[in-house]
Amino acid sequence: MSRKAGGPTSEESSKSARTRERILDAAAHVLSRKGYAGTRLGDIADQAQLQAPAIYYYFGSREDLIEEVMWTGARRVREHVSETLDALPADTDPMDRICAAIEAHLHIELELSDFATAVIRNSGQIPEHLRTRQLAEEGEYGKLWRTLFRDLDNAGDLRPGLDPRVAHLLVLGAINWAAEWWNPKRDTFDAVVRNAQSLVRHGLSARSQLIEPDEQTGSRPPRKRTRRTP
Amino acid sequence: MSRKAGGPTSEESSKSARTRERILDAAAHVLSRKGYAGTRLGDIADQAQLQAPAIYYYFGSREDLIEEVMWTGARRVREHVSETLDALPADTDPMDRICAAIEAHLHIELELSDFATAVIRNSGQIPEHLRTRQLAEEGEYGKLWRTLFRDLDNAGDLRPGLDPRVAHLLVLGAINWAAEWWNPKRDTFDAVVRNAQSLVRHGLSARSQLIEPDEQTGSRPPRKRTRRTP
DNA sequence: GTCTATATACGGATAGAC
DNA sequence: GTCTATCCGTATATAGAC
Repeated sequence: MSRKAGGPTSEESSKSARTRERILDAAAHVLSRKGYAGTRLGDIADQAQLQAPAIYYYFGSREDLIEEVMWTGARRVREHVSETLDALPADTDPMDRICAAIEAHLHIELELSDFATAVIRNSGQIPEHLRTRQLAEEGEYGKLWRTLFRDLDNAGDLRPGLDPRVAHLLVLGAINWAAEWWNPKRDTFDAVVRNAQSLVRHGLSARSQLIEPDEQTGSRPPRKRTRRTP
Repeated sequence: MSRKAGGPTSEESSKSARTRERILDAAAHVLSRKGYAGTRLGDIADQAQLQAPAIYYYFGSREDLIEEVMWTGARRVREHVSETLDALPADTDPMDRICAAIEAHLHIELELSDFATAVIRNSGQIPEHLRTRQLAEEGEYGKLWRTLFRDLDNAGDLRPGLDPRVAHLLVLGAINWAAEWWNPKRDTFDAVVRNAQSLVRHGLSARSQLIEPDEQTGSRPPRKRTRRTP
């Protein structure tokens, strides 16, 4: 709505640019915890260790600041996952690429960035006019995932009966939701990644056929399973 | 924080009780779309077709009203899924019970209730003191799912390598997140249910082994993989 | 660049008429 | 039971000192 403030916008790291970063980080932190309407400039200022009016030297308005958090969050997720995929050997098979994307997405979501969780938790509540740049990023990110699933399908390894679009949204949901429950004191990050990959790999693959036990062959002892230690 | 207003609280459907329901429904509607901090009594009043101060005849405060929405949402989800499971034949196998729970959860989340989405979207942003009753309900609901997974495990049908707790949270995430993207104009409700059930069934089952293609047996035509378009 | 002081708007809550 | 009028706390944003 309002115009950019006169403050520096470039990406060099002058003192001024670093203060701007501090404010942006603080805004992502507060936004991810309090939600859009609950995000107060006062809380952001506390987190960034300055007074609220100082924010206006760097951002034109509260809305401008929040808009930039959402866009930055969407962009960083896409870039991180995209770069991870680009770094894979050229002959990596489609399912392994999907598993790599799952790990990369979880990594930036759970370990790297308040920006990612700010986006995940607030996309549904933020006014449309603040989401233009974010939506463009998410469109690109959606393309990336559609390509991963299309490649799996083209390789003949997407199980018949699964719709690529719906399946991709369910998978993304499973990992996005991890931000709501993951507690590093209960589960290691690696445990979450391994479970998600295992679930998805077997859930999607056309090679994952359910073996009918037909008659009780008795070949499998009914195990009493002990708790896994991660 | 504040006490209940003197208004009727029982579940009979006098005119008064129905007005109270209308306000509660309106609050769930607004809460699920605007978020906790963004939920205005004025918006709730508009939705319920009365003026804001009238709300205070039925609820002691904005917080009391929101607390009841969250509790009601959590309770309805648990009751709906629980009743669905109870109605299954006693010999239904564990995986089929999980699939039935998935359908029931999706059903109340996507088709029946703003209360469910209000809970899903706001649990992370609402102050703790408004969540006591909701958390108790969710504890019970968690037990229900843990039982489903434990039964699957005890039947020897939870694939080794999956942690029952993590797997159950990933599954619940996949279906909770559907509220963020499902559009009845794009996908039928049944399509979402079928994809989710298929993904989970193959993703969890110990009987779902990946068949290694080792050598190209020629049984599957090697479909051409198209290059990604940026 | 960052602060204190303050103008202005908005939303929850209450008083009291009907 | 539901309304109109209003009080009051809080939040964004601006003015202007340093």
